[in-house]
Amino acid sequence: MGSLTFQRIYDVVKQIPPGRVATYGDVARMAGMPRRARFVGFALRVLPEGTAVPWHRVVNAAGEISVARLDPAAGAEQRALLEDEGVEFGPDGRVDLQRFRWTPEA
DNA sequence: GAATTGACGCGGC
DNA sequence: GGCCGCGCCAATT
Repeated sequence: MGSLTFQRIYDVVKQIPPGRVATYGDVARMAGMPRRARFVGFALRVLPEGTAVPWHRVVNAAGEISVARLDPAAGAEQRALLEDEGVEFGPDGRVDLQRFRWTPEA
């Protein structure tokens, strides 16, 4: 891992507490890259298995699981993990961001 | 070293 | 709430 860019994103994701979710844009902003929301997804995509990064707590601004588009199986897994932590999903399979969106506590 | 890509965000309609 | 299109920028090829 020579890219500090990815490491910084992983560090932020690790700070997301259980039962809470954050959007790609928020993670990017917390990592110090306001306009690099897409990069957050890129970083998680190359994320090797077995890493201590709670990638499942990262969803898009619509509160939906974006990974399901590339890997439906991973999408189902992500949702299962979140529900296990107490995160509720709407009828459309979207997370209730108004209640579970996590923001850095000043 | 240039072109392409992408787990996104947001303003407009 | 939903669909359309532009913008952003590092990593990959």
